[in-house]
Amino acid sequence: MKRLWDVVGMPGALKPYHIDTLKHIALRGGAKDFVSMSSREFGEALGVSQQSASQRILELLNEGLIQRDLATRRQRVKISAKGLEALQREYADYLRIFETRDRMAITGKAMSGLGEGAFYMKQKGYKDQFRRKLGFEPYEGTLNLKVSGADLSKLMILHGERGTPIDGFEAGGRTFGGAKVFKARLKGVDCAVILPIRTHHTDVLEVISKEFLRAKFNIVDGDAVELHMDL
Amino acid sequence: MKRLWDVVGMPGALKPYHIDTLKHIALRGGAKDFVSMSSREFGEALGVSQQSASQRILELLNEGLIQRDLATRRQRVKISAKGLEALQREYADYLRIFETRDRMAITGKAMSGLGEGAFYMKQKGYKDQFRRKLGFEPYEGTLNLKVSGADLSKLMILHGERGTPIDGFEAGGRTFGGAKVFKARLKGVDCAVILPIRTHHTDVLEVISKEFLRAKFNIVDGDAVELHMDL
DNA sequence: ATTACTAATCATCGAGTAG
DNA sequence: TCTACTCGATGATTAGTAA
Repeated sequence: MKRLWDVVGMPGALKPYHIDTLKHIALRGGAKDFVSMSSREFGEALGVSQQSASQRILELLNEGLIQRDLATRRQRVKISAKGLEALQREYADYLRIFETRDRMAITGKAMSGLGEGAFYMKQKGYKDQFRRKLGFEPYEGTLNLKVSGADLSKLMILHGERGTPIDGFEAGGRTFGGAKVFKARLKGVDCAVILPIRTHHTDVLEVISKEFLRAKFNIVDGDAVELHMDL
Repeated sequence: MKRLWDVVGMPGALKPYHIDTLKHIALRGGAKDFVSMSSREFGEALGVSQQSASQRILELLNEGLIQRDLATRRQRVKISAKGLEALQREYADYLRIFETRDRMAITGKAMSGLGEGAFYMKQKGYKDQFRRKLGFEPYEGTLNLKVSGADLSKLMILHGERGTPIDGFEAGGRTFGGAKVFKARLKGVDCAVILPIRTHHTDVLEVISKEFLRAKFNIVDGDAVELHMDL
């Protein structure tokens, strides 16, 4: 009989011991660079045999969670982007457990979008809901913040929170998906973060406000902007 | 053949899937209160069957990591002090991975010790090392800070860091154990945190400084004090 | 010294089912 | 319904060993 793990597939939900292995690699610095680790020594750190450590490395490789350099005698291992993402998800869980606050600060770098934000903001189906649920009608356009580093985990917390739901709708023959918003403040100005429900992995935060934030604060691409959100 | 896990014993180092189970309980609020969870529903959240979820609950119970109230139909579960400690250790690992800074702020409440601090500070074997390695000779007495909440994890990071080693020695027929110190600042004043190597679990931080900090800043028991440490 | 294969062992899992 | 038992199947770990 197949296990639920296999059946469900659970994208990104690795087995606990894989996460644990990944974590130990990260603790040795494997999140940033290749770190040299023999399977024996690594096994000791993990509390398993040399053979198991070797096997786990192979499994992580197959899952694409790490890269390996086996040119020299001692293998050198580095956590891949996918692996780092898995660790950040895990970290986000612990943040939710221990840093339970109703507010959260997150920092991102301003960046130009492709104008899709403005397109969506123009839709009546969204505008009405924003007015009703946020108490303001947003400026037509969004401020995109690119989040990186440890703050990515905070973004993942957001994905796990309920927020204020924005219903999807149909208009002009196409479907507009649901989303959730979180009230926030940017330099004291009321605004909101909007997250699509069908959440493709992204490291970009879309901020809406009734004011044209870029102009008001003279924000140019690359500027670091701090956002204070309500959960 | 016994597994390394069993042989080593690894106090507090639980199997990864136990930690994972504990984490899911915490995410449901089980860190603070009893939370009601059927084994079926919990199994779904974990990605395992009802039977496995039930079994895991039993295992956590046997390990003393959770408490359970089985009076009603649906069991109610709460994470024990031991379980919470395990989770905090895990959280501390992720903090070390993602919050890699060379400085760290930690907040504790001032509390009275039993005067042992002063006794140790009087020992020449320690005093000489402090003068040499910290650049100051400490005031005879320590400021004890009781750490709680999320900051406990930061304390665990300290335990994992190397710091500046202080060697143990013998004097007057008894043994004085080794320790490690971290340079720090308390309201701008240079000081240091001292951690015994043979580290009994504790939530108290001992701060030494060349000045009498309590008097200088008029610190009374219960005051919250913020400390900035170098790692 | 490495890494990793194979075979045997053991832990974990889910199905069936009892209480 | 619920929790939790037994047990056969599956998965993970180890020792031995090859390369």
